[in-house]
Amino acid sequence: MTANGETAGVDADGRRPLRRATTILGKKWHPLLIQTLLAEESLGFNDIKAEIGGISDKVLSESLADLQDAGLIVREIVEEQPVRVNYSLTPAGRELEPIIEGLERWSQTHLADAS
Amino acid sequence: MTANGETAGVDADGRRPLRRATTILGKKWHPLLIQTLLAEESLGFNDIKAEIGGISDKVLSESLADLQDAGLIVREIVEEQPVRVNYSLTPAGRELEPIIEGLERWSQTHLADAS
DNA sequence: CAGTATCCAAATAGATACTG
DNA sequence: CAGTATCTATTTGGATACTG
Repeated sequence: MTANGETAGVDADGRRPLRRATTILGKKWHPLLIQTLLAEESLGFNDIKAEIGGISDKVLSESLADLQDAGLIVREIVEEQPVRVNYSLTPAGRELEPIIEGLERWSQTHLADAS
Repeated sequence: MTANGETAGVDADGRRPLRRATTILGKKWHPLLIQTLLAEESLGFNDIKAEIGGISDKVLSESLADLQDAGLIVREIVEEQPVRVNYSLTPAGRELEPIIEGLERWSQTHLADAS
C-alpha cells in the first residue's frame, strides 16, 4: 500500500489522463476523423464526409467542433465563393498517429473481421 | 483515384479495423479496465471495482463480459467458499499495453487537466 | 460548399435492491 | 464474494429539411 492509501497498481493520477483521453477519443467518429486527417493533410467538410461515409452533416459538424475544442484539429476558412473550410490536424492531433496506427494493427491481428 | 474508386488517403480496408477496435475500446470503462489489469496480473470483481472507483456492479459486470467476448480478458472461477473469480488479460489484451500507455502519455502532454 | 435546426431513436450508463 | 434484475436518466447518434 502506498502513502496515500492505494493498494497497488495504477494510482488515481494514472487513471485520470487515460480517462481524459478516452472522453474525447471514445466518441464514435473521432478516431476515424483523426485517421482520415492523418492521411490527408487538409480536407473540406464534404471531402471528409465522403471519405468517412455514413456520417450525417450534424454529427460531422459536432465531431469536428469537439476535436477543435480539444485542440486536435484546426478549422481554416478560405474566403472564396462559395466559402471553403479546411480542416487539418494540430501538432497534438498529429501525435496521435502512432496510437491510431497501433490500434489499427492491433485490431487486424487480434479482432475478427465481421465480413 | 485508386482502382476501386477511392480518391486518396485511407481506404475502406484501412478504416474498418480501426472501427472494430473503437467499437470495443470506445466504451466508457473499457480502457480503464485494461489499464487496471495491465498493472495487476489478476484481480477479483470487487478488487477491480475498488481500484476503478465510481463504476456500478451492473456496468462492471457488463463491461467485463464485453471484454471477455472480445477475447481481451479471461474469467477464471476459483472454487472456494465464497466463490472467487479472477480476471486477467489474454495475450491479445496485454498487447494493448503500448497503446494504453501511449494514450496516457499523449494525454498528459496535450490534454488540459481539469483540476 | 458548409453548415443549423428539429425531432427522434438507440445505445450507454447509473441507482437501487436483491440473490446463490 | 460476485454477481442479476429493474427501472430510470443521460448521452449519443441519425434522418430530414432548411440556410448563408
